[in-house]
Amino acid sequence: MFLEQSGNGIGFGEGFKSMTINLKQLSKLLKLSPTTVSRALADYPDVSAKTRARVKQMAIQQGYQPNPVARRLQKGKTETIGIVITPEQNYFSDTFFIDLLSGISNQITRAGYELILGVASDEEHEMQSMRRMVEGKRVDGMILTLIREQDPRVGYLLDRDFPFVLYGRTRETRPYAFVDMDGKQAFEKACTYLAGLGHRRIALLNGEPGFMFPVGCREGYESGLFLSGLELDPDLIREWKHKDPSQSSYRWTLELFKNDNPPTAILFQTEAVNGIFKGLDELNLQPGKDVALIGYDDLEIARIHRPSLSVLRPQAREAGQRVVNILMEVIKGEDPGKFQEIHQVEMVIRETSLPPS
Amino acid sequence: MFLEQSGNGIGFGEGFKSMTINLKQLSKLLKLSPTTVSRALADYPDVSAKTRARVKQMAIQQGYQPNPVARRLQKGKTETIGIVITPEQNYFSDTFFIDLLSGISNQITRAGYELILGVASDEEHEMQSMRRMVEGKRVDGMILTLIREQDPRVGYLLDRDFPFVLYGRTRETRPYAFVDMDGKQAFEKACTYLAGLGHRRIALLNGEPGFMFPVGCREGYESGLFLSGLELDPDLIREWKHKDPSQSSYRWTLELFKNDNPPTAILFQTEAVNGIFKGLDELNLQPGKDVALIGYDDLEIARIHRPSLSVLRPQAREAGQRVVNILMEVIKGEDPGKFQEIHQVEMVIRETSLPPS
DNA sequence: AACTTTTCCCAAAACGTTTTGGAAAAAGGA
DNA sequence: TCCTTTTTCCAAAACGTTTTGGGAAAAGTT
Repeated sequence: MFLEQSGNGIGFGEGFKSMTINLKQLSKLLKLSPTTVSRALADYPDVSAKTRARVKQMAIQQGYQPNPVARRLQKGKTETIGIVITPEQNYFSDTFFIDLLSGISNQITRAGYELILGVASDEEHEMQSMRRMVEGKRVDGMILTLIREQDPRVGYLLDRDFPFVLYGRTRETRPYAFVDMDGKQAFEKACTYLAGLGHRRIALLNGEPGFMFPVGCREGYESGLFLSGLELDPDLIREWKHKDPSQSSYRWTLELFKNDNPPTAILFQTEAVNGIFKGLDELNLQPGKDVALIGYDDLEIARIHRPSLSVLRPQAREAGQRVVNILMEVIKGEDPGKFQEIHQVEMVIRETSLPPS
Repeated sequence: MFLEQSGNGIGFGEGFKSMTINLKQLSKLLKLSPTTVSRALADYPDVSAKTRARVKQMAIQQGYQPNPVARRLQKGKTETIGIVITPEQNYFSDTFFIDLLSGISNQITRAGYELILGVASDEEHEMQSMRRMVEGKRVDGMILTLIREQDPRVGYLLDRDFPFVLYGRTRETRPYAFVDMDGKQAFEKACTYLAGLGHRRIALLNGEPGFMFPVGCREGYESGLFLSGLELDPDLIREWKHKDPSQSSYRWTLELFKNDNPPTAILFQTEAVNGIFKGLDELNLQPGKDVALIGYDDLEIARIHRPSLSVLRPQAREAGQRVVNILMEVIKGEDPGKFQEIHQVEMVIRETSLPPS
């Protein structure tokens, strides 16, 4: 018994394409209209339970998957989210950024969407890459990371009312959606903890200005000092360079200890830890023993180093998932101002946060 | 003077969508058919130079960009390339992987294509994510990285004749396209260089088996020893663990020096350098002075460490660009077997490659 | 002038879905 | 039995391009 194949039937030897079946072919196989098959698969109530079951079974058997491009055209959506990263982002080195991305990617896939990635070499290309996505109708929404204090991307997207969510925050008065880590609370917690151990000279080796994340860290540091009744000493605050985290933090570490009254503890982003270790080593100071250390971000080096590094640990994966869930709501038309989440950061006490010796 | 707006003309106050113009509207503005406009923009010869110019000017003025989704449907292409990464990939930490990705992304953009990214937590999800892209008709081609010796992804794609390019190689007899770094030649070069300085006991701290890249490193190491007239001593070969590069390399470093006749030089992947430094420090051996070191990959730590680390430096960005160019050819229908590139790796001599003391 | 060729344009079809707006058949109500 | 409601299906339109297959006008050729 032969099955007659129409012109666009399932041919032979046409390579990859021949393995795929489309809606028309499937409906022909079922002796139903494409309409009904489409509606059956989408669980519309106006198709009987019996045919719905029959359709679904056949769809599975034939390995039918609706062509996403055709669906997007009809639906007027790209079902796609964009993100642009820059090499600078490697200050997220190690597991942190990949965890964030992992949460983002998984949630996007779960929604049946796609994540498209741009890699920009600098700030200008970053904007350019985003504009291509937005103005080229290539995405329904954008995710922004590594936010600057003055971030032109945010204004651009707000101006054209395009859906987006920030991982982080910026200085912008109009409402927008974001997920951020509570860097302030984290550094406050770490600072009061160290003060509680008896430390009186606590230094801050912060990320460089321009980006938003060091702002919260500094606020938390100052608030922590205040809560512990400690004076703020500007000599104990230094900023490492983005382009060169290890080298700059190494130099600033040496600098910090030229002080007549040097610190007994340092707060910093874990990114800068190599430079700090190097500096302390050169000064013959033992990390954890002579100087207490707490880093922000639980990178691999923090766990494997001896002594292991006490850290503040943001939950990157969860944050990534939230970013996507929120973006989906914003795309649906929800008010972005409703979605402003600040996530708590856990403190992990390991071996470098002892009382002063 | 008013411009009459048809039903699908450019409306007001409809949010983002209103800022965009489509082919039909543009053709109406020009008093031409959509056909002619489309062909004018695509530089078909059957439209006069004069109207072509007129169309192009108006297109620019109106900021017209063809809707990519509609074009993809008509062309039967997704204009999209897929890549799936895993957290394990952070062994590429630092600049290396982002450089590769940067080369890939830029070249894809230049071709007017899109890069879609999947992040998989393990080997199973990696396959799953790729199948979604391939069988779901979401991409025209795949890029594979972090290749294993036996890599099911390659067989899968070959079986269904789906276009792909590897960054790396695998054990597979059927022809396929790849771009790989000449790890063998690199390690051979480093090994003979050290031997030329007088080193007679050269150790190899290699990546763990299963992945393909340590294979070439080992071959180059053995070949380098042979060319230098040195005996291969299995006691001088160790393998660090992927999941835990620093910790495992730290332990193996200590192990290497329990030898009656310890090494005076070590070859390794720079990824493992932290563990090695830690181990040498514990043994009171000075890197570069007591033990010569050459790492594979020029990570930031290699440049900033004092003494700075001599390295083998692969050109990641260029490789990424080549991967994309080749993939485009394969998508066009070219024979993948024609595209098998092995790129040379540069050796950068810094401070850790001195003669034995 | 009559024919052929070239130039320039366009209507219609196609890509593979989903949505719209019914319509036929079955079931329910009097 | 006749009318109304519900159930179940489907033809046609639409999404925004590009490609197909001409066709009319202009330019050459004899």
